[in-house]
Amino acid sequence: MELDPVTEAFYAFAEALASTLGVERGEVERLIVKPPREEYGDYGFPLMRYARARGVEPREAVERVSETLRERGIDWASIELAGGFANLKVDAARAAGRLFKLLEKGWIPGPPRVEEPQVIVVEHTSANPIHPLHMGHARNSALGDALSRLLAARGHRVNRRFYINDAGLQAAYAVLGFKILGLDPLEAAESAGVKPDELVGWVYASTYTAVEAEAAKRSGAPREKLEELALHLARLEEAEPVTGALSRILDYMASSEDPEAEAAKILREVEFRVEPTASLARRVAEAALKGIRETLERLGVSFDAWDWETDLLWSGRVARILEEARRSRFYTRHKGAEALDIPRIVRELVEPDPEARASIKLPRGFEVPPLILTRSDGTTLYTTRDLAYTLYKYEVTGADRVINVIGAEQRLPQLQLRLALLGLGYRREALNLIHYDYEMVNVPGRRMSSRRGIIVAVDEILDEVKARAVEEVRARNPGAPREWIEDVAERIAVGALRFALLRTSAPRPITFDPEKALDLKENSGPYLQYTYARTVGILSKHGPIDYGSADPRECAEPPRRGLMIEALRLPVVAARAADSLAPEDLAVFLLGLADRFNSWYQKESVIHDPNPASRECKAALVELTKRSLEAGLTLLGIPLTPRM
RNA sequence: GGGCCCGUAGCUCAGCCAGGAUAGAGCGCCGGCCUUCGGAGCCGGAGGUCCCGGGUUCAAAUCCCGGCGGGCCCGCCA
Repeated sequence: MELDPVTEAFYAFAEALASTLGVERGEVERLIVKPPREEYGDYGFPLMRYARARGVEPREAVERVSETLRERGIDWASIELAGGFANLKVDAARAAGRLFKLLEKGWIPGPPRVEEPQVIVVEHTSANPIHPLHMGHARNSALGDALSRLLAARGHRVNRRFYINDAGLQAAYAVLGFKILGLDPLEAAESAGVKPDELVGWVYASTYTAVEAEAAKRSGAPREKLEELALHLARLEEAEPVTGALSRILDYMASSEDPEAEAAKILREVEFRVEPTASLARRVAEAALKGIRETLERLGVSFDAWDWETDLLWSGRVARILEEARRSRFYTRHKGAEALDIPRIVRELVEPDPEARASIKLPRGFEVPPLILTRSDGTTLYTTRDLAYTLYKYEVTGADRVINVIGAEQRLPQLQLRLALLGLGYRREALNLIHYDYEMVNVPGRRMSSRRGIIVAVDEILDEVKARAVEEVRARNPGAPREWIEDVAERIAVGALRFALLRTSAPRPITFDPEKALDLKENSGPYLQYTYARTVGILSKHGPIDYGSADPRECAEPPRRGLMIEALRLPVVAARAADSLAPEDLAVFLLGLADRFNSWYQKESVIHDPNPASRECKAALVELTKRSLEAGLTLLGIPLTPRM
């Protein structure tokens, strides 16, 4: 990929510093910052930190770096020493000349490709196929998809996978419900006129709550507990998609010998593929998945593969890893159950291995508990199956790295998973497995509990934001066709949601206030979409840019220069966001770029400028901004619209 | 009880990992632009004990130790 002059200068600067100081290039690249004030330069490196330690005179280092740049033919950038920093300063006029040629050729900004591309699996979303996607999943999808896009743009071969957890206890409750009701999930959803994932979600919550209520009644639970459950059941009955469904489930539980054992029985039958339960389980998961896929499609999130947990069981892969575990020297019994001795793995394999210690962050003063492999009835646990799944992901893709986008609440099992892999001799797989964890999404005033059927659905939020966007778009485009308004409003809703979920770094919890998401103001996805639409509008009024008459020197004027340099930071920002798995860095950068463009545009007229030398130069800057925003937003999975 | 994560302006968040250049944005608030190359915009202003206390350092929002507050986890759930 061809580099713009600013990015080319950045990498040459980094390389020159690295060789001059004898520091690894990656380290230098990481430490280069945008100076706090524009006068200092366009990129700065804290030289004094190294100059002293390496015994290199700062002045001499700057001299050598400048020399290297000249040798490489980069005559549009210079280095200055100031405040202990080596600052790279781009000559805007010369850089603009080179930039115009690129723009004319149709060049699109983007992160430079890495020299050694990897095969990277990104497993994300992987929602239990028993209810619609909720806001937590939306964050997972937004992160997983943005990471995938960034890594792919960086030149890696990315494989996006959705893991269908259809063999767990939660899924068993949904299956149990459908078995009691004698309904085919998809047919029932269709005839009830509800989205299939909603129907499955209702059946799951009702069955789960009914079991709990019956068990509570029999065990003589306190009155408050019974009342609370009765309240939940009343609410579920009100939302009943199939008439009489709840009372049928309740009656069944009332006459069951042991309600709590019912789901366990289903679980067993699914795991060991006992018909007809196994087939019903598939149909339940497929129905839920149909709804989930629709939501994902709305969000613009796609996958390369959908992996069934039951396939891992039924193909014998889980049994195989279980056998390996049993033969392992770390095999043990924990409270009577089959387990892997994680504390011993830590002592024998992690502590003496510096690389493993660095890769696997162990909590201090806390012993990671043994990993239980099977229940006493012989069925496996989630992490046991995930062991098989992780190896499967490596095996079918030849992956160098596997990234699991999974909520922070699963840190402990994900840590156990990596340690277990290490114990079973899969060191490479363990050390290259990344748990990309993120905190929850809180919605004010709404407590979520999918077990009670109380969820804040992605569809619901999207519809809410879209309804508001429809009004806004209609008001601004009187007489526009209805379908066009709908389409634009949908893009705005998706953009608003995805941006809100990406701009905060993953380890911080998000409070998602639908009221504020509806407020399509600055610092939002729609603000970026609006700025993009603005560039498109200006350019279409201006017509084709005549690069021949544009004077590059006109781009050296302070406000124009700043905009140009800023827009040309995109490649480096995107590369860093990809390498450090931090899409929020790109999101924050795009806001700054939009601010800068809007601010500049307020001051200078583009199409009314009578002087072609400056007019075409300014039009080129609008074109550059448009392409940078387009590239950046696309990397984040935020849809664009030329008009809104 | 223990572990992990978070704590920066009234609110939402950058900066922290890899210590250094006057701590930054946006929202909200106050005052302007109101002759729209797209006002979902622009300009200006007020607003900060960087949770607290120690320590390391020439230099700490950033590193270390001890607290405080919030969230999550410590299940034969996931």
